[in-house]
Amino acid sequence: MTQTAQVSQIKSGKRTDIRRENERLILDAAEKVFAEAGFGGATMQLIADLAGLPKANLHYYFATKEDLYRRVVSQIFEIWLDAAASFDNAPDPASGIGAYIDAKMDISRRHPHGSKVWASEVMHGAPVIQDYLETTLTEWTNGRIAVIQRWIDQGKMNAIDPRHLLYMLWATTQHYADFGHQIETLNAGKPLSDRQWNEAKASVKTMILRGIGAI
Amino acid sequence: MTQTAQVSQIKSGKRTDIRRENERLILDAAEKVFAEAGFGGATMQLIADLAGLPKANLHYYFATKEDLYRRVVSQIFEIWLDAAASFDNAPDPASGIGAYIDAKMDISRRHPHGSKVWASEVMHGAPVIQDYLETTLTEWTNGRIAVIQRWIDQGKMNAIDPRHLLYMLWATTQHYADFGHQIETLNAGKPLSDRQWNEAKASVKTMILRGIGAI
DNA sequence: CCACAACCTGACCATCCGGTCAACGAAAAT
DNA sequence: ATTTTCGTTGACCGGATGGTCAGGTTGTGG
Repeated sequence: MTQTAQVSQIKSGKRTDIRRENERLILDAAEKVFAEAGFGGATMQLIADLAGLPKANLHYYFATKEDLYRRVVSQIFEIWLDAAASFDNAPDPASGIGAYIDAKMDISRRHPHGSKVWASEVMHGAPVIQDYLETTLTEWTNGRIAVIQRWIDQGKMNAIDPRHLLYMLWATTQHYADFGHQIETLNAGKPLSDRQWNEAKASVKTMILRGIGAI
Repeated sequence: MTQTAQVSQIKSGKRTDIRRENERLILDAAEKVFAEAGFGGATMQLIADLAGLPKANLHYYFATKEDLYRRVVSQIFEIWLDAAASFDNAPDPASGIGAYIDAKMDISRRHPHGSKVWASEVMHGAPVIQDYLETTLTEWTNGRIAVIQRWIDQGKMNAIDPRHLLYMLWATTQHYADFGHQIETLNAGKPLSDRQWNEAKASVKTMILRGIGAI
C-alpha cells in the first residue's frame, strides 16, 4: 500500500494519469481534425480547442505537428494489423476472409477518422510512413498472399491473383469509412443504421466470397 | 477568311487561345498540386511554379484558390459521369458492368490526380461539392440502381443490394488511383506495367462479375 | 494609326500559423 | 520543509500564404 500500489495494469499515480489522459485527449482531437481538414488544413489551434487545452500545452506533449500526426497514423495502422489476425488460423477462405471483412468493416465504422487520415497520408505519397509500407505492410502482404495461394492450391477457391483480392478487400471495406460522407448523402443524409451496416457487411461478404469461389 | 475563320471547333483567335492555354496550364498544375498536397497543403505559389506562370497571373484567371479548386473537382466528376454511359444500353450485367469497370479503371490510370482530389474532397465532408452529391450524383445513382434491379428481376444476376454493388465498383476502381502509391510500393516500387494493369482489370472484372452471378 | 480592352507581373500587405519561452503552480522526492 | 521535477500557459516571433494593385505590354477593332 505504498504510493505506487494499484489494483491492476500499467503505471499509475497522479502525474502519470494526467499525462495519459492529456495525450489521449490530444490524440483523439488530432485524429478528428486531421481527418476533416487534412494535414495541411489542420491547425494546432483547432486541435487544441477540440481537446480543450491551450495550444502551448500540445507542444509540451508533442514537439511538433508532424510528431502528433505520425502518432495518429501509427494508431490506425496498429488497429488494422490486429484485425489481420482474423486471417490466420482459418481453415478456409470463407471463414478467414469472411472474418477479415467483418473486422475491417467494424473498424471502418468505429474508427472512420483514422481510416481517413491513413488514406490521406497514402494519397499524398506517404511522406511520413513510407518505411511502414516498405517493411511491415510489405511483409504482412506477402504473408497473406502465401496463405491465399495455399487455399488456391488446395482447391478451396478460384485461382485469382491474391494481390488484387487484397486490394479489393482494402478498397471496399475502407470505402465505408473514407467515403462515409458520400454514402450518408446517398442514404437521405442519414448515417447507416445498425441494420444497414449489417446489410453492408453481408453484401460485401457475399459478393467477394462468391467472386472468388469460396462459397 | 476573316480573322475569326478557323478550320473547326470552338472560338479561336490569339486572345482566346492564350486564355484557353493558360487556363489549361493552371488547371493541370492545380490538379496535381491539390492531389499531392491537399487543399490546405497546396499553395498558389506551388501551382504557379508548376504551371510556369507568375502567381499573380493565376489570380487573373481564377479569383481565389477555392475557385480554382472547384474547377478541378468539377472536371473529374464530369469525366466519371461520361464513363457512366458504358452502363446504359447494355443488354446484361456482364457487358454493362464489365464495360463500366474497364472505363473506371482506365480513368484511374489516366487521371489519378483528379481521383485523389475528389476523394480528398469527399473525405473532408464535401464542403464545395455537396450540391453535386445531393443532385447529380443522387439521380445518377438511383438511375443505375433501377437498371441493376431490372437485371436482377430478369434473373440475369444474383439478388444483391445494388447500392452496395455500386459502392464496391467505385471503391475498387478508384483504389487503383487513390492508393496508387501504396500499390506501387507493394509492386517493388515500380508503377504497374501495361500488362499488370490489364491483369488488374481482368481480376477485378472476374471477381465482381462472378460475385454477382453475372458470369 | 489610335484607342480601348485584355493580359501580365513585381512589389506589397494583412493575416495566420507553427513553434518558443519565461514565469508560475502543483506534485513528488529527499 | 526544501528542493526538484513535471505540468501549465499567455505572450510573443519569424516566416509563409492568399490576395491586391498599380503600372506595364500586347493584341484588336475602328
